[in-house]
Amino acid sequence: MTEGSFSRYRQVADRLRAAIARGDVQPGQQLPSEDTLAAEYGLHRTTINKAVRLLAAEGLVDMEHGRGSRVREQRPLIHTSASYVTSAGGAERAQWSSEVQRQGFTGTQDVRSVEVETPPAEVAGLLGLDDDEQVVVRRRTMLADGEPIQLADSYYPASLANGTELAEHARMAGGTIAALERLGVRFRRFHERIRVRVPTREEAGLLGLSPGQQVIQYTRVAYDAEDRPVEVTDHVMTADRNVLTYDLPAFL
Amino acid sequence: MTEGSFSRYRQVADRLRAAIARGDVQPGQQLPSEDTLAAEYGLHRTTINKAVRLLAAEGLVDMEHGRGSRVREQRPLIHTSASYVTSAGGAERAQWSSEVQRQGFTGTQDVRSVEVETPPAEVAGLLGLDDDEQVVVRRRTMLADGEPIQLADSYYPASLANGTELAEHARMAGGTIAALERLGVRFRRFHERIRVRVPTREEAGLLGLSPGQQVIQYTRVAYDAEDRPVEVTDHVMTADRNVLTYDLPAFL
DNA sequence: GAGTGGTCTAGACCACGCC
DNA sequence: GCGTGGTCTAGACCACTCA
Repeated sequence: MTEGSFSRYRQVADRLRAAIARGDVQPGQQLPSEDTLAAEYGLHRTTINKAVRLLAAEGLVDMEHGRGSRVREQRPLIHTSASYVTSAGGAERAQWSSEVQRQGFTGTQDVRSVEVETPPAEVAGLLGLDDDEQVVVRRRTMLADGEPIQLADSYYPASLANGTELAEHARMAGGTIAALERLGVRFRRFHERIRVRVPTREEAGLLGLSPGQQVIQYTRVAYDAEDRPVEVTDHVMTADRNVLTYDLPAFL
Repeated sequence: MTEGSFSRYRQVADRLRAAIARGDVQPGQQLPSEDTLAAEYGLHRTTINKAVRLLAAEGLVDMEHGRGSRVREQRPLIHTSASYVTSAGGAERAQWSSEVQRQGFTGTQDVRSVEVETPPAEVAGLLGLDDDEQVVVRRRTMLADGEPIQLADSYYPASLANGTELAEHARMAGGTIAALERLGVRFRRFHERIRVRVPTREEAGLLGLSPGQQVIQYTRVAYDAEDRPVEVTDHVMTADRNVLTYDLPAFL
C-alpha cells in the first residue's frame, strides 16, 4: 500500500510518481499538460500544479515555463570523491571525462571564465589571504550527456597562479590537481566539506534547476607540503542526481 | 541589491528571510500569522502561504499545523565524518555526545528499537547476505539540544550480533564501532556514500520536518580484517542543519 | 496565436493545537 | 471555541515557447 496520502495534490503526485517509476512516461518525455491532468482527475489546475511542483522539487520532473514538464533523467552520477587521493604515487589522477565515461555518460567540460578577482570572504579565509590579496578564479561547468550537472569554481592565490596555465582560458589536462603538480606543488592533505542548500538564482539558471530543487555544495581545500592552502574548489551540483562516495582505510 | 524577485510571494519570502537574517525574529520565535502578514502586505493569504512554504523548504522556518510558523535554529551541526578513522590505534573513537558537545550543543540519544528482521534488499546486498538471512537492527535517534537531528539505523548480520550487546536494547558505550571492537572485530576499511533525497513520511515525522525539506542519507559500510562487511549504518539527517567534513591525507 | 506554465485573488471549508 | 495552517475551487491575467 503506497497509499497513505491525504490531500488530493499528494495523491496526484503519488500517481504520477508511480507512473514514472513504472516507465509509463520515459525520461525526456513530456507529462500531460496541467489542463489535461486537471480534466483527467476532475481537479482544478491549481491543484495539479501543486502536485507537479512537488515532483519538480524531488527532481523527478523538469518544469519549463511555456514548454511543459518533462521527466528527468534519473540515473545518478557517482563521484568517488577521494579519487585524487587514492591514486597513489601521483600516477593517474582522476579526471572528469574518464570518471563520467566509466559510468556510461559522455562527459564534457566548459570553461565559463578565468579571471583575477578579489575573492569572497569565505574563500579568502580558507586560503589564508589578506583582504587586499587577489585570486585567480577558474569557473567551469561539467556536463554529462550534454546536460550541466556540476559547477566547479577553483580559486588560487594570484601570487601562485599568475602567469601559469591556471590563469589561461583553456582546459587543463588531467584536472587542476595535476596542473598544480606540474607547477611543482606537492600535496600534503585535503579538507572537504559537504552541505546542502538552496541554489542562487545564477546557479539555478546554469544548472537548469526547477523550482524547489536544492544543491549539494562540496568544497575542497588542498594543502601543499608546507601545509599551506593552495587551492579552494567549490563544486555545486544538483542534489538529486549526484552521489558522493568515499573509501577509507580503518586507520590513517 | 538583494532585490531581483519577480513574483510577490518571492518578494515576501525575501523580506522575511532578511528579517530573520537581521535577527528581527529570533530562532524559536513565532512568525506573524499568515492572516496578519496578508493584511500587512495587502496580499491574499494564499500568496503569503506560498512564501512561508518556500522558507520552510529552505529550512529557515518550521511550519506547524494549528500552531504557527517558528524560526528554526540555524546553527549547523558539523560531522567530522571520518572521525572514527582518524583516531589512530583505536584509542578514543568519537562518540555522538562528545562530538556534539564540542560544538556547544547538548547531545542525547534515544534507542528507538532493537530487533531481528529480514533486512531491506539494499542492506542485504551491502552485507553480502542471502535472501533468508536475518539481521539485528538498532534504530536510534540522535538529538541536539533535545531536537531530533539525525536517525541512525545500524544493521548487523544476525550470526555476528545475536547474543551480544548489539542485540540488547541499551545505549552502547563509545558507539557501535567501539562495541564491535569489544567483540573482537578488527577493521580494515570503510565505505561511505552520501546522497540527498526526499524523506519518507516516517522520517519526516521522526525528524519533525516541514513540507519540502530534504534529507541527507549517509550510509557507511564497515569491513573487518578479512574484508567482510560487518556493519551497515544508515544516517538520515535534515539537509539544512548538517554539514559533513573530511580530512584526508594526499596519499593513502 | 495557440499552448503551456506562473501567479494572484476571492472565498470557503477543514484539521490541528490549545485554553 | 478561537486561532492558525492545509487545501481546494473558480476564475483571471500574465509570460514564455514555438510554429
